[in-house]
Amino acid sequence: MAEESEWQEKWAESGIFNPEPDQREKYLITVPWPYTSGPLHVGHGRTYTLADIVGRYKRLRGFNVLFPMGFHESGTPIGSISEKIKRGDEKTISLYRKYIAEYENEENVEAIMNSFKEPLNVANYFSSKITKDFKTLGYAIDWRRTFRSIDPVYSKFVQWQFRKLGSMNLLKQGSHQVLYSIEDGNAVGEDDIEDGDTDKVSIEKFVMVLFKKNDEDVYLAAASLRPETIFAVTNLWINPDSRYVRIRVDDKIIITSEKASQKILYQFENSELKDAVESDEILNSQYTVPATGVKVKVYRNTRINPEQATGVVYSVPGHSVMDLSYIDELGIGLEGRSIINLENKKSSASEYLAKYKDPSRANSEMYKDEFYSGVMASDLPLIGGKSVKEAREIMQNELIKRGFAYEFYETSRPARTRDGKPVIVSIMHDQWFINYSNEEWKDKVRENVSKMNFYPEFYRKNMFDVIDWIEERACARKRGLGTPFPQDGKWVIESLSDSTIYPAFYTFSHLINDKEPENLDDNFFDYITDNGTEEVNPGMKELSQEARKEFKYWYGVDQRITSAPHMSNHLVFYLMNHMAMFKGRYQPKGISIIGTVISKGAKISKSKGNAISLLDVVKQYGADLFRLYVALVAEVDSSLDWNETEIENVKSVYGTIKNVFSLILEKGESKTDDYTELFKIKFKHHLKNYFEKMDSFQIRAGYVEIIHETLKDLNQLGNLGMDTASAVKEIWELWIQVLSCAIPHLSETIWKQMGKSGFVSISEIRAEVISEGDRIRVENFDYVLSLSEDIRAIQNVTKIKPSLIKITVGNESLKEDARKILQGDLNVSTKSIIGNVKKFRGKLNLDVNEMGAITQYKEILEKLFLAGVAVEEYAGDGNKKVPLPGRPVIDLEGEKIG
RNA sequence: GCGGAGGUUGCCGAGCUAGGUCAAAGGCGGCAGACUCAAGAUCUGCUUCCGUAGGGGUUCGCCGGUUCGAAUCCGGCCCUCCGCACCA
Repeated sequence: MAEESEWQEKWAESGIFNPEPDQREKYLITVPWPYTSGPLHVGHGRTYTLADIVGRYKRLRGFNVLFPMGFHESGTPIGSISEKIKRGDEKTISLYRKYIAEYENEENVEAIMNSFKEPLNVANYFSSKITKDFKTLGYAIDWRRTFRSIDPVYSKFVQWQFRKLGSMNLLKQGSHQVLYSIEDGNAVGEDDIEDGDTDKVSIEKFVMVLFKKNDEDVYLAAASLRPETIFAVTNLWINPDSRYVRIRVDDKIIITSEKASQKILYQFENSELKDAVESDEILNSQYTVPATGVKVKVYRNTRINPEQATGVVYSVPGHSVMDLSYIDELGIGLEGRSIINLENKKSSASEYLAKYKDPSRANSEMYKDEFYSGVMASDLPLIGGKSVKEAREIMQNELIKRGFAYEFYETSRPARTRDGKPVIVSIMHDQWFINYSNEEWKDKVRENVSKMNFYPEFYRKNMFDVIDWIEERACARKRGLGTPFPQDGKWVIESLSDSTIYPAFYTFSHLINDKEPENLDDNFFDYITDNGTEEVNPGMKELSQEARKEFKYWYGVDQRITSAPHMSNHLVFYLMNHMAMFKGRYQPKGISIIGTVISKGAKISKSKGNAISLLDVVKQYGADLFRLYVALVAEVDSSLDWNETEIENVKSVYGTIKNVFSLILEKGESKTDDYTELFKIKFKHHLKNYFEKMDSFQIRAGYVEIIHETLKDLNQLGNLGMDTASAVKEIWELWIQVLSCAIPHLSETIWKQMGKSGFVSISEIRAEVISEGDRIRVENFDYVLSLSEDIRAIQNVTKIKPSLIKITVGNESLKEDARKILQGDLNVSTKSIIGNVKKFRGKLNLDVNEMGAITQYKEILEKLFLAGVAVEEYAGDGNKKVPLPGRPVIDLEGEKIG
């Protein structure tokens, strides 16, 4: 697209998208900065393109618009990509070979791949390529202000932020459970886990209950999700084929499977592995059920998975179909006891087994039913009569309080890292958190949320819910790229937490990007963000003042355009941190949530391999076409289906626009008649609607109005044999201005060809006024068109090809009568119309001057039906049908056909 | 389960926050006609059923309710999608 890149170069050279503070009202629009682990796909393209369209629209309407962009490079994924490439992981290498090939000639691919063994090279490579992609799409971005989340100057800003959060007592340290790979020696995220993106692994809380061995101070540790069933334990299970060990936890010796011991050691700070224990030794003793004192035996059960939880299970045949079926299978002959009621009846595992046949299915149905609607038997101590939900909580706390149990965490499913290492739950004992549960803080944010703009509106409610729900949030990790945690150098600031108030940095980044990070102390940032201090390093004085001026002018993000998954993480941090850092000033003003992009009806996901490269699309179709597709095909809050048929349609719309303009370039001369005037008025009307729709963020509706409706009018004009080129000539300037937000490249070309100087991209649009006279003209025209539909309907039913269409319109007295009837006054001169007026009350038109309208646009009807048109006013002769206001009598004279 | 969104005529998708002008926009697909040697593209008309005059019948997930009147309001039910945390 040579023409497109030419304009992109001209925009860059002229610096028209690099705004400075001035007298105009400002508009700051931001999007989430992309994570630079690979090329962008069409989903990114949609969000960023919509932001660009909105930015350009605001500029057109006279705002001083800033649209900045940066790159997110902190976090763990880039590091693990490098790690995998270094290790020779084939899946990753082939994926990245494909990515690189999108940008490079074949012979360069290997060298670049090789450089990816260093994480920074991955980040640098993709951030520079994505920058190019954005330029290729024609985005009006101020590139002077770009920065990356791992830039040293930005790190200074983040550290300032965290020192301030610390001084406000919003940080705390505590223990925290994470998914962890022992072999890798670090925490693992969704991306590190095999199938982690499709089959999510979560952390489940178990209770590890200690059953005291009869003759020793040793405990068998059985983990359960259902501590409330402790009163119905009949026995314990171990797997005789597996090895068991003794572990010291605090001052107790507990027994678990050897496979489980690692989990214990990683979850309990004060723990150590002692020695192996023979299963016979376990089986020979009796054990005491805590809280009840009942003695139970341990049985062999090869179905018990030694890797699951502790490898020891307590058996509750009354409430676990699995336990019941094991007991039957092994012929142990223990009776289950029911201690939970469902609908005032004892819940029974054997009934569930009978109903569902499959024990595992029956078990989960029973679990669900009991959890949501079960009530504990009334004779139980402590939890009698309570709901299962409550009882579970109470029992867990009680058992732990009395030293009979520990909390224990397990993965929701067996999980491995992508290279096959086991994933367990580990506890970090000194994890740093941002304490978002502070109610005072939340209240201030809630207040701002109630004032902000949300599109779609229901996300406001959604955000209130998220604010209610958010508690402590881990904000530091021990690996990955990022800013060192200022309070504790062992940690790196977690990558979502380092990207909360970063849009503020755009306001002055171009002034400090090349400065020595050491000079950017806390005073500096406090000063420029207008945060209370007036003291700055004397050497930085001038710079600080300038930066402060930019911040004060620009800040307060007017619109953040992003996607729904950010609601419960990034966006809530974004709002909370802005409130904490800027004392209620410079707060975000608007959030718009863009729907997802799907492909041929299916969700796009990395694992399916159906991600569509944005670069490929732009190479194939060009920037304007992609932009028009985004604007026109789906409303911003619904999902956008990327498919070839639709883009062909958009292509033809684009072609039509192009043709219309090449036509007026050739021969459009300004001349005005009734019809060009009418077209102009209609266009003004579309323009007004376009403004309204764009202002309420209905981008598609806005462009449908200004493109499809205008083309429709034009088409209509053409069908009536009118000179369309002259009509367009009347409105072309306004039209190209609004089109330029969606298709800026073509628009610039046309702007220039039409002899305009400067760029349409930075032009301002003048508002057009629609007068009363204009309104009546359009009304008359629409009336005649609707009349033509009635004529067509009659023609279809009667099969008469008319040579003469006789129209009899109602007179003043009929109109007066109709008005009276509609008001309920039946005392009128022509009583015969009462029935029809009531019947057709929705279809009458009392305002239009029918005779005038038909006379004015008579030739339209003549052209449409190739017939003569005669119009007369109703004379009052009782024999004929009587017209109603807006519903004249139509008689067709002519040949019957068909 | 909790929270959110949604179920519209062959398909996609408006409308439903202010109930009547909604048989319900627009696009796609289908049919017919014009143009063409022909196809394609383009244009015109039709595309729920009935009807020799602009009309009538039956429709907007299902069942009820409010109302003179409901796709639109209320209640219940069924189904689909999304989020439920330390991950970008």
